[in-house]
Amino acid sequence: MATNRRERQREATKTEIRDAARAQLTAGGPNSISLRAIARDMGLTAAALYRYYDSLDALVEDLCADRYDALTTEVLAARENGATPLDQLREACRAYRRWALRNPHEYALICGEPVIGTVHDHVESNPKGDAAMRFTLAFLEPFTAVWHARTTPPQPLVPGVAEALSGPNVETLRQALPIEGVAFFLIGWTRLSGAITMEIFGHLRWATDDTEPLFEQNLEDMLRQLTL
Amino acid sequence: MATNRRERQREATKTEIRDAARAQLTAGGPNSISLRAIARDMGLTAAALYRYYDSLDALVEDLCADRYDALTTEVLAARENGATPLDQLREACRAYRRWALRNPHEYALICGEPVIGTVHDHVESNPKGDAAMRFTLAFLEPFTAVWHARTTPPQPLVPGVAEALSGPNVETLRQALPIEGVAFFLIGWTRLSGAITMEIFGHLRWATDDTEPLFEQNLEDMLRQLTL
DNA sequence: TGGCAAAGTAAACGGCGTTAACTCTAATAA
DNA sequence: TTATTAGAGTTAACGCCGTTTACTTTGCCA
Repeated sequence: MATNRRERQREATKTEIRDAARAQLTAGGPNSISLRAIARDMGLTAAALYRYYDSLDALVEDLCADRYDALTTEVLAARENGATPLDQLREACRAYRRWALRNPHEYALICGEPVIGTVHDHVESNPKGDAAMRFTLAFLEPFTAVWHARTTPPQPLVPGVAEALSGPNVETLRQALPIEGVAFFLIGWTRLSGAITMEIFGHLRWATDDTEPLFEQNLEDMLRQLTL
Repeated sequence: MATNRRERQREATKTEIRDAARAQLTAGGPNSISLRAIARDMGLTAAALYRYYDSLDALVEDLCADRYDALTTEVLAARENGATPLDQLREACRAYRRWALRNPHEYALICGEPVIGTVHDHVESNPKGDAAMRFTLAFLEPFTAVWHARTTPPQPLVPGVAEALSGPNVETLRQALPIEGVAFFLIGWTRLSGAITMEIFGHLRWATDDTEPLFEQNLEDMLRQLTL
């Protein structure tokens, strides 16, 4: 390749920028990431960074997808620690929480406020959304195995759920699970993410300092309900 | 009172500041609240606002507590729409979600990233934390009634939960509920808040646009598990 | 070897939170 | 009633910030 060396250089610089941004994120949270500070750390001008990213927002979004993937990698690795699918699922959930506790600011970046009506035309590439989906799917395989080992039929669905879960992106789930399983999976994912988010964001600190037993209780309740 | 008139003026100005801040919050989210813009809207100088708030952060924190209380008021009102305690609890949960959907940016302010090790010495007054606790307790009364109507004994707790739930602030809960009830209440609250937060922050949009049925399913599952 | 695209710089614009020194005004104390 | 004084507000500045424009340097390729 002719341009290969050039492009490798470019990619290396981009990585250096992301690393500098990550250092600021770890130190002071998402809002304290600053282009000028990154440039200062790297020994160049703020304007130079615009050769690599269109804006601060674009850089932050890239960083967000990057961190999402780091989390996904760790969750996938934790699955190996379980002998049965149920254990794999439990270990994946615990790894998720541990990562969030270890990297609270990165978790805040991942989980915090898009909020807006950013309808995001699904045509354009959406690296953050893709990373979010990859992460969610890291739980799907063991969940599916546990689900199919259920002994009793699931509770009937509330009217409207089946119709709501018919979008193009749930196809991956529908291939692996019946509609009741898809609903359970999404609700469970909401429950897991919600529990961790509440904990990281400090919304449980008024009640207790030692939040781990409560998480374990929550997790076991969830898994018991899943296995019936 | 001699100083009464002065102080009423002062309080009125503070309210006007909060209202201006709230308008910016509604329009562009927590990060777009700006002292200079508030001053511009009110027809005075940014420096003048420092007569009323020590910093932008202090203003935002006050606004946050204020919005928390607005949410609490609405949840308390919704309880009246239920005949039985179970219905009251359901209506309270639905009102919580409706408020969040109607005021997503205000919800982001309430629920978003404190995250940091802001250990918050519990001596100093903490209006936001107090408001958060008042909100949580808005669900306690109907929950307690439903809990006491249970027919079967609760699942045994994971080891360590009882010890973790012994802080000073859980006293209010302990007076109304046995330890298993306290755990269930906190986990349920986590589950409810988590579900709403995930929905508002857009973390379910990859799966479906119509998230209401999923929430209803989640809620009914929760209430069924509570009533056994 | 000349040209050309990429990388980087300098300087400016407007916006931000915050501070310090000042004026004015209205309630209070003599 | 008048002098004092505390509070409200202004002006001007400081040092950050993201972003843009016009410029210079650098190193690859034909």
